[in-house]
Amino acid sequence: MTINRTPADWPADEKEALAVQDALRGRVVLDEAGPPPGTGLVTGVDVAYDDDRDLVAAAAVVLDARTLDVVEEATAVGRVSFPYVPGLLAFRELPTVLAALDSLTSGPGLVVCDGYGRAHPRRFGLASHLGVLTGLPVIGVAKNPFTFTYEQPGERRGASAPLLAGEEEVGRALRTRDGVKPVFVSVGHRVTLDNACAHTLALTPRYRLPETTRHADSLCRQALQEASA
DNA sequence: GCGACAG
DNA sequence: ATCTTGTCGC
Repeated sequence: MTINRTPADWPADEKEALAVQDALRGRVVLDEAGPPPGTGLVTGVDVAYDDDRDLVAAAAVVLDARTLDVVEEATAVGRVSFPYVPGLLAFRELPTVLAALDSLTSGPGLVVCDGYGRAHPRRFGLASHLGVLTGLPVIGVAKNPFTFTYEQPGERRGASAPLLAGEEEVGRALRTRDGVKPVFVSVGHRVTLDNACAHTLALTPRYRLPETTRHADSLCRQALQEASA
């Protein structure tokens, strides 16, 4: 585990945060397919908060993409560096996530985060931002459609429908379990949308949410508990 | 202007 | 995100 501090150059308010997104948005790479599903490593990242104690805990859990066995875990604890503002989630989550990723000994491979990448008001969500800062292939798998619209995909696992910002497909509503609410997949960095969906299906043999997310979620909550006590 | 709004 | 246990069902 590591203790992190908010970077000195981190934006202090919403206006600065918007300027950062504007400056970095052009660095997103969208024309690489990304690693093939089921091979190499896949890393899930997630964050938990204790706003009262001003604490944030992040976890990074590395899985073998073929077996979905846990290969390595890392956590980091820090101070909350930004309020929750829809569209600016990255500034709240990334400092601690980056600290957790830094303390991994293995390369993360593909990174899966909670939330969005291209499906974002300025096409630069959490997953895009993490990708640009690390250079790693990143995808976003969210539990809610945010402000976007979609038609219900077919009832069977694997069915999908475009996630739309007006006419533009910014992601996909993907059914990972028969008859269960879809998840919302979008591209972060260096992965195509088709491949991001294939990865998401490879990571959901049993539950609605990816194994990466499930592991990271429980680990960051645990780290937060231990940090409070 | 008001409401909605990833985590 | 977070407040929060057991319980019904496949």
